[in-house]
Amino acid sequence: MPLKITTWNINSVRLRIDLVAKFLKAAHPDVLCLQETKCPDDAFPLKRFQRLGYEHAAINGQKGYHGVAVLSRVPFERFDVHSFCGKTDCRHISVVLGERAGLRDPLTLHNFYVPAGGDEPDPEINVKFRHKLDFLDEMREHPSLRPQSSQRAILVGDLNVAPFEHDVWSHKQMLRVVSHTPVECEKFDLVQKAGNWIDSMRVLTPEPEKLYTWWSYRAADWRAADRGRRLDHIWTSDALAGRVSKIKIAKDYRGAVRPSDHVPVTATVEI
DNA sequence: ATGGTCGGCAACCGA
Repeated sequence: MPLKITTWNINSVRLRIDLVAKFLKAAHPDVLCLQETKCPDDAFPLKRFQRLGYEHAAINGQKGYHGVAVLSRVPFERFDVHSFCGKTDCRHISVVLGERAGLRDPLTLHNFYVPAGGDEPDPEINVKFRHKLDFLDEMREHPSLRPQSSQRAILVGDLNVAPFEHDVWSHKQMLRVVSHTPVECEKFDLVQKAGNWIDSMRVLTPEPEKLYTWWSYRAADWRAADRGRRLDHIWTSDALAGRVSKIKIAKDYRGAVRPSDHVPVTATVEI
């Protein structure tokens, strides 16, 4: 059966709840993973999602910053949150889809919001970049992010790294810009290798085709300049190799009224 | 070479 999973950095779920509703009615994913909800759990618009058919929710939010959530049409067995770098930042939540979702073999879904890392690409003088690099090191070491060869798992989110040459508008001009520096791309690659994760977006659309999921708010005309980056990712464990039949990057949502700077990315997974 | 824009939340921080 096909399972549609969307990841979207929404940059305030409360401000953009109508845009989210529009997307859900149009795209009908089974599971929606949000990042940067910027919403404490007791203020999360759960009822709105329930009315839209997303009755199952796992949320990990805080006031003002960060925050992740999973909204689902199908029930899950449980959810978990991990903290990283000894901080209370809400940057991860995972759910397990199993028998209650009609699956004989369980499937773990991780939703991440990796630190952006600030502006200065030097960990010695920029503690935010140090934090980003440490966060990636901890992801690499984390046992639950190293699925066994038989384990079905999907990792999505705003990973805030555009790892390949054609994940950015200009590789040369981005080499010293946080999100595309060699040191973070190397650590990103090690996270992926440690868990035998498959980059499903690049399986279906190999380099050198450009792929972007984010366009800066600061561009005068984001569409004309098209200086995008691929910051959002959908990885599958080796047990799901070849099972992603489609990836849709909903670029139109960048042109919405009061858009997020990220657009929804949806994978169709045959499970 | 520089500054450009958002959102939260009430002065700036984070992105």
